[in-house]
Amino acid sequence: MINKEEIRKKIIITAGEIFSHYGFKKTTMDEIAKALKMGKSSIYYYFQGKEQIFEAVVLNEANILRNELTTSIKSVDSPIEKMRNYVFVRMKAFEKLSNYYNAIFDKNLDHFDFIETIRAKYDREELAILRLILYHGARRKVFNVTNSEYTALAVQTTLKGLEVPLFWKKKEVNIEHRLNAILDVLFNGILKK
Amino acid sequence: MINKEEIRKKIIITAGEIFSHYGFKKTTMDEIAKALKMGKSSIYYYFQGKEQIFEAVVLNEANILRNELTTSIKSVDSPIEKMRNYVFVRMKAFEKLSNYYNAIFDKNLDHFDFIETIRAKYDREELAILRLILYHGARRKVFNVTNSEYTALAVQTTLKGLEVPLFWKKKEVNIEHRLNAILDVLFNGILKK
DNA sequence: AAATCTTCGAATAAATTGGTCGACAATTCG
DNA sequence: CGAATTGTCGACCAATTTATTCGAAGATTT
Repeated sequence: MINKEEIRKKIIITAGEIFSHYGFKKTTMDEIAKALKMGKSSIYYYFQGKEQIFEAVVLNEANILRNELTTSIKSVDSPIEKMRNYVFVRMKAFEKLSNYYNAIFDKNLDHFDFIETIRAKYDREELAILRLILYHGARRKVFNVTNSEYTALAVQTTLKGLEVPLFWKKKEVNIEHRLNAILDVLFNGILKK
Repeated sequence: MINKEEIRKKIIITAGEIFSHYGFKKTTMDEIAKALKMGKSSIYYYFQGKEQIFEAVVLNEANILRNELTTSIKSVDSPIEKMRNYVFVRMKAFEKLSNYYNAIFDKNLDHFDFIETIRAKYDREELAILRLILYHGARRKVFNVTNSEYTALAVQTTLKGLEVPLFWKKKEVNIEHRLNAILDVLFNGILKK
């Protein structure tokens, strides 16, 4: 029991890289095992199955995003307008990725419906897209989008669901609550706590 | 018989995009068909099989690369040193991608051995890598690598096989011959004419 | 040296996949 | 028109792939 948790972490990282490239379905246990230089069966000592690994990966990624949001928001103690701008960027990224989703699956959803759809279907393929979103969103700074890429309307739509929990609340609501409000909008129903 | 060749082209393009992301093995006919909004069986009206599509894709990509090389080399009618530099960049890209290959398959080949290996094995997985190389090489300008990414030694090695056909020949050898010499080194044995 | 933790090869049941075939729709041609 | 040709596709299949299991055997700890 020297490093069981270490190895679990390693599996999460390695599998995460493969998942993020190939998606859930196209990623095989053989592949993960090979990347880990580990017998395939051994993985089952650390995780119940492929789905559990994937879940751990998504959860891990969500936590990273959560932390980044936390520290980042905390570092902005300036007027609320700044924070609003900050969230703009985040939400724009989400919108971009929902467009990506729409293109792939030939849908036409704004990104809130999009998230809702994923939650409802809970389909593996689409979870893979979610994984992609989280990965790109948290790690690869897809965030940095120029304003010209988005119309004013798109930005409005973007804020539609977010303004309520974030900006309509009283000022004395502390930063943690605001953060949770954002995260609730972003992840509500998708990720287990 | 309005547009049979058109559709073939479309299949090549679409399949190419999928192949370049997922590789040969992970790309399914269903997927290609779906991307084309076409019945899977219909594809077999245009191509004998998956392998033939892949071949057409690689060939198509190679032709693009070939053309780009042709026009690009032709446009440089300046001293030979310039052309040498030009080829540097190309070959560095190849080296980069063979490193990529080494990392994936846990090998340790320079990029000439690497190309030779692919030719020898003619394995589908590895052909997919080749596809990736051609795609990135020709279309996505992976070419633009900074000098710092490569040691002087690497550059030397890079030129190892190329100098002979390209620079040791007499000056009066025309541009077409030089181009073919490069292409022979790059693709010798891999691609059918 | 017993008990527990960890690894893995072999086996398997279920799912996926490339490809086929015949029916049928669309187009061309006489 | 109508028949020949061209093009599309759903249903099906054999072969392969894949996630998962299991028991045996290495390690490590007690």
